[in-house]
Amino acid sequence: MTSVNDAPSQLTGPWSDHIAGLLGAALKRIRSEILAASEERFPGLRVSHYRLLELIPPEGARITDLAEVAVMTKQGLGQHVDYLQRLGYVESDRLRTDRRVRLVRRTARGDEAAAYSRAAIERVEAIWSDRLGPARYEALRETLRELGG
Amino acid sequence: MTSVNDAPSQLTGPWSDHIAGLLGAALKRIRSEILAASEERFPGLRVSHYRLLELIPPEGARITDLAEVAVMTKQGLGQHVDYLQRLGYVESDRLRTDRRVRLVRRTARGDEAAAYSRAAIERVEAIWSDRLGPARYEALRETLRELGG
DNA sequence: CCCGGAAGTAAAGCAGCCTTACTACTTGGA
DNA sequence: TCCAAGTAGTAAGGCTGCTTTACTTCCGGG
Repeated sequence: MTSVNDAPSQLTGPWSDHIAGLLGAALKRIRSEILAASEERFPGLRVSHYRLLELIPPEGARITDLAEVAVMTKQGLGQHVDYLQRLGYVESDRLRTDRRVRLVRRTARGDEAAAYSRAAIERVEAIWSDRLGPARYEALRETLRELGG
Repeated sequence: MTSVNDAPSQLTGPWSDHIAGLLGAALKRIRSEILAASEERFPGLRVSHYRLLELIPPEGARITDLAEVAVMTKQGLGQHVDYLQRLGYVESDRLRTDRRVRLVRRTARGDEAAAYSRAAIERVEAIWSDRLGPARYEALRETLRELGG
């Protein structure tokens, strides 16, 4: 669905002073907030796992669909699912109507984790909104949204 | 100099619709622009290499200092330097005054590559500035700068 | 019943880091 | 002058988070 090889690279540290650096720094702030209490509360989860957990709808989803939404290969996504299942954050069963399909669902623990990461992000948003004022913060979001479209 | 473990995770694909996703999408745009003609013009270079090349001042720099600026370990940075040296984008010599120190400099080819990536980023900035208008684009930059501070 | 395509898995590989454990070299004293 | 302590860098190995290639299993249409 998406181009080959938009993969790796960290882009974490400062990148001179262009926007790349500014955007990266903002992103890093969010990652840090999620990671802060993560290991203690949800052992084994890394940022990518929270992201995946958030992508799983309450009714569950198939690997293939999740892979498309997450913009990665089925194999890569399958690895994450296996890992999360081992740790008890998701569970999965083959569909009775089509036994090729594995329906992946969050467990209760997975729900908690998803809620946790969402809350962490909202915490950062609150801080930013407070610092800039709601109007400017909303303007930032709107601007970024336009750049994406 | 920086906290342990702000390392991995892609954060590349969409992250529901919060800012994390918006910021990530913008960053991805920049990476794509750099990568677009990269393999053809500067074989072997990936985004992280362009970033490193830009960090090297004209007079050269030591591994240790580069590592600090890039917010990574000396070993990690050293690997990049070795790689770039093998491909001819940088060169290095031990200092005569302190032979522990390896001074890393860009070659002419390395200068070209750094200029190329800078131009790619400026191209994206131009597109964005055009789409939003200069005032709003500058507001975006200013806002992001404030969030970082 | 067979064949093509879809869902998923297995194996291996690579980028981009990190940690731990060095070696080589310099510098500041006793 | 010599040595201990500290600094610059290297070596080896590990791990995440992906990828590609090559299957297997299973469904559905003819």
